[in-house]
Amino acid sequence: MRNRNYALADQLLETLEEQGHRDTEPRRKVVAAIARKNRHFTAEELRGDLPGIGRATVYRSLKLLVQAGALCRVMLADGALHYQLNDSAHQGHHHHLLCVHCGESEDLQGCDIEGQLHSVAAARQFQITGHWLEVYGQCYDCAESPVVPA
Amino acid sequence: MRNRNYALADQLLETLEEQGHRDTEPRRKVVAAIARKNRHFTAEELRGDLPGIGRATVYRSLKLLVQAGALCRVMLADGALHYQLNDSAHQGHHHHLLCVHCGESEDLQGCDIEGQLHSVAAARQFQITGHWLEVYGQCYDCAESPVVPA
DNA sequence: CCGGCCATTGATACCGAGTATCATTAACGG
DNA sequence: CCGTTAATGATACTCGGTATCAATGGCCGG
Repeated sequence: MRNRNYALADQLLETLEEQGHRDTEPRRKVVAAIARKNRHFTAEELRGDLPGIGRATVYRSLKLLVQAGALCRVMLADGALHYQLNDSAHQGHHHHLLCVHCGESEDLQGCDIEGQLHSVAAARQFQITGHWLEVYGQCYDCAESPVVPA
Repeated sequence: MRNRNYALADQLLETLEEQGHRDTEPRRKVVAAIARKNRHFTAEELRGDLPGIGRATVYRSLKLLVQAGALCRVMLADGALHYQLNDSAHQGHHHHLLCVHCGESEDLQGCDIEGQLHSVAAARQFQITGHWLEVYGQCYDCAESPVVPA
């Protein structure tokens, strides 16, 4: 775990260096904090984990990592924007199945939405260049054992 | 045109009254300004059209109209949230084809995304309750006559 | 190993899109 | 016409993010 996180942090840092960004102390701390997250998180949550680091630095790092494809932005059902690590298998374009109960998200590939959109759009001579999709619902675990209110 | 806008404004007001909301002067001005828009707009743009009206009132009216289904929220490719009048034919759930050049948006129904999502999700025992989709691209007009940079 | 260039930092202020509060006002039903 | 109650608008606050800019410190070339 520790090791995996260290490795992940190093990998993130390396990704940034490949894009021509410097290896700085604050940046190391930011990626280390991100590597420790096992769920999507908000910018402010992350900032809470990094008391010594300036607000702007945290936001700048997030932006760089999103641009580099290492993080993706996830829109929750309530409109809150979260960030989530892309595991290396899902770096490309993909969507999320977001559980509105436990907050877990599963990656969704193998979904032919693009093809379908293109055919619908072709009929209107509209050229699709991109799209944004989030899917909300209940994951298996939450459907099986719903949270009993106190 | 004038007439259509007046009629539209009245219709919006009526929708609000049906929901049990009062017919007030500020509210009339807000819906009139919305009826004058022929494109999606931001809350602040709308507020710019309504100098005498309080900020909170504008936002409250927007919220009520979204709840009533008369307006929908549209997420642009750059992440900006806009509001758009639902014409009466498209009150229900639908998506948008957004032109990133001219900003026009076409409504998109007749698209079987739900069905497809359900089958993909069923394989993972995930119960879908909702989704959010925006499609970005170039409309016919913009593809035909691209804006020539100076 | 050192010096300098320039990316980066962090403090601060600002912005956009809302929401909370609350005293005042005005709609509308009886 | 009057009382109830919804609505208003001023103000302050939140949250997520960007602009500015002087100070710092990585890193590259000599």
